[in-house]
Order: sequence, then structure tokens, then C-alpha cells
Amino acid sequence: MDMEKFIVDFEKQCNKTKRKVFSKGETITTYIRGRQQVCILLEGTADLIRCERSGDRIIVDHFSKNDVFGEVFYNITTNRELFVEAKQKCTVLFFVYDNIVTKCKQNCRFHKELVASFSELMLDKITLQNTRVELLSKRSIREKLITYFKMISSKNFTNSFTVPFSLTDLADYLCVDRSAMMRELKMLKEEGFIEKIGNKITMLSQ
Amino acid sequence: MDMEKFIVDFEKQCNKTKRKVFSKGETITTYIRGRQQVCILLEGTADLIRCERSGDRIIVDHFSKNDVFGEVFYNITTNRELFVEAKQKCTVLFFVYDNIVTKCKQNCRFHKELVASFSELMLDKITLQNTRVELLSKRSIREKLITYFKMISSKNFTNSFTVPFSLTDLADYLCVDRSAMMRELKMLKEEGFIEKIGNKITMLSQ
DNA sequence: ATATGTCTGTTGCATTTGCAACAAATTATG
DNA sequence: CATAATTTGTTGCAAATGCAACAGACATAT
Repeated sequence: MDMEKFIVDFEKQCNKTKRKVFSKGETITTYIRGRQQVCILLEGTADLIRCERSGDRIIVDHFSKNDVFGEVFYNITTNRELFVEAKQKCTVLFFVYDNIVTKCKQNCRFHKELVASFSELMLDKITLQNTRVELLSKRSIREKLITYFKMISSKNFTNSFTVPFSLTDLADYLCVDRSAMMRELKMLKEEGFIEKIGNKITMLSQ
Repeated sequence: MDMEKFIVDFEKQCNKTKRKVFSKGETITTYIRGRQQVCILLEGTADLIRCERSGDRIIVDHFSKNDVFGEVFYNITTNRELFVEAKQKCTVLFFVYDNIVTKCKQNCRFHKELVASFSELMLDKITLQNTRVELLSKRSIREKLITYFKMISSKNFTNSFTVPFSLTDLADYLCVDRSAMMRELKMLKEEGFIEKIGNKITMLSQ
């Protein structure tokens, strides 16, 4: 699908969209029950974060160009528990889910395409989410790390890559304790599974 | 959305669907790279299972009436690593993802509805998957159990419920060791957080 | 009714993980 | 450039988890 074209068309046709730019560290949106907002990330990277009462901070999702997020994808129970934070300068398109579904009852060509494109977006999202579940289903930090590294390296077609998180954030993404993760990284290095210079990892010994 | 109507219509209109009945324990499908099969569970319950080389068995997903599954939702790397197993007698509708997207280029009313209905299905799926991620993101067995119990009880509007898994399967669903989970259940009981008779749980002390 | 298999429940022990605290390195910021 | 803030890297120790092994309960099949 041509996401680029879809988004441009969408913005042109639908006067109910809003476009906004955020700088690093800003909160792009907090999730609010009943609002049904949909956001498309046009530029930059951002994280969906949940802060637990326990103090744990979970990176629930990591978004880059063309990713969709917003309340439609969640059962929101508590307002403002979930929020999206810009990791770099971000451009975001906001609209309401209703615009997609409701208007489609009219028979215009545009909205037919819109629904189809949105389906594709969602399919991608489900696929991504499933790899996330796979990651979290691993029972040890070591397995999580190895699985995660394999995912990146197969996506990038190379055994050397830079982790797209800080290591602190990676721990939150894998839902493990940072120092325990560092320890495991050290052991993986010592045992010759990986090379590591800062956030740059090379996988050895397939 | 009226899923019932959607499915009946779909089956009537599209001669490329197949309907099949499975009995308890049978394998409904294994995931095969490139096939793009979509399945809708019309009746019964089934689990999506991954068997790891480590011997761990993960219940990746748990399906009931009207749930969708199939290769479209996954990045399949290894054939037959993922498979869906009937937990009770199941009726399943099979079709190919192509039928949805491709035919939509014709302007028939039916396919427009089909795409819209499918979007709704996917949205539900994403929402469910996100609660699954929330569950797996919890760092201790205790938190996973409590979160899971809260999810069930809020879904059922009651503090007493029967876990829809065997306890063995629940451990696989929460991705933890069974005996460790049993130990934690025992402690939760002793500390007065829950009552427990077999698979029947009552949550005390909100 | 008996045997077979699966599920529940339990426990001791080894391993893994989280926690806390700190130093060094790196990155932002006035 | 200097200072503050964040991130990386490390470690000892306590707590949580996984592993293994077993007994009893329950269900299913012969």
C-alpha cells in the first residue's frame, strides 16, 4: 500500500484532521477514555508509556514513521495512565475514528480507499504487536535479548546494528530490570554470543 | 457491529470460503509462511500455541466465538512452529485474505461492508492483544495473576469466576512456570487476596 | 471396575532476577 | 566551557522464579 499517498489524500479530503509538531521529550497525547482519537506518526519516533503504581515504567510500544496509535486500540480504564512521548522531533496527524467508519456509509471513492488503507495499517499493527507478545513471552532476560536482537538483525539484513533505544529504555521495553539486563549483556559478551560497544551490537555465532 | 449477519452474508456471497468442524484436541491449522489464510472461529474455543526449542510451550493466544486468526496476523519465519488447537468442539470458517482486499476494487456493496466489518474485527483484535501485552509486561507472577483476575472479573462484572483454562494452561498463557504459579496462588490465598476452589477464583479485598 | 493419562498441589534446591547503591562515561543545557 | 542531568556499567545481597520430582485427585477410555 502507498501510505504516503493515503495520508496526503486523507489530509486533503478530510477537514477534521489536525497536524502538529512536537519536540523531543514532549507528550504527544495521553489516552483518555471514550475519546477515540487516532494518531498517525508522520515523522520521528515516539514511545507509548505506562507508569505503574509500583513505579515501574513500561514502554508499551515504540512507534516510528507511519505507525498508528490512539485510544481506539485500547481498553482505557484509567485516564492519563498511558501517554505517548516524542523521542525525537515528531510530526503527528490527529483525527477521530468516527471519520473513517461513519462517513463510509456515503458511497464516496475516497472513504472506501480510506477504510481499505486503514485495514492495512491495522494489519501491520497486529503483526507488530504479535512479535511483541513473542518477545515478552520469553522466560529469561537472555532469551528476550537474543530474540530481540534476532528480530532487529533479520529486519535490517545485518548482524550489526544499533539498538533504537537507550539501554535504559530497552530494559523497559523488554520489561526487565535494567541492571539485570546489563549483567546479562555482559555475560552474552563474555560467552562470545555478541560483541557490544555502547548501543551497537554485533551478533556472532548464529 | 452485527458479526452474526456479517459472517452469514460473507459465507453466502463468497464461494471461496470453507467451513469445517473440529473435535477437542484436533489441530485446526498450522501457520505456513506465505499462505495468508484467515480463519474465523464460529463456535468453540481454541488456543494458538508455540512450541519452543527449549521445550517451553506458550499459549500465544486464546480464541473464542468470532475471534479471527491466521497467517495474516503474523510474521511467519518457521513453518508449523505455530498451530491452533481446539479446546472444545469448534466450527471454523476458512478463507484467504486476498478475497477481502482484492475484490474490493469492484464497487459492490457487499465487499464494502466486508472490509468495514473486517476492520472492526481487527480493531477488536488489536485491543485484545494490547491487554495481553499489558499482562505479559507485569514483572512478577503475583502481578500477572492479579492483573489477569481483575481483567476477567471486570469483563464478567463479578468477583467470582472460573478460569477459562486449566491451571497448567494458565501458566503457559502467563508465560511462567506452573509450580511457581501454584505457589503464588497458594500465597495469595493464604494472604487473603483470593479464595480458590480448583479453577474457581473469588477476588477479595479489591 | 480398572487402568491410563492428565491435572492439581506440594516442596527442596539451584538459578535467575530485582533492588540498591555507586562510579564512570556520556549527553544536554545554560 | 562548565555544570547538571542522564545513561552506562558494576556489584553484593535478598527475593522471586524455575526445575525436578512426587503424591493425590480427577477424568477418560477399555
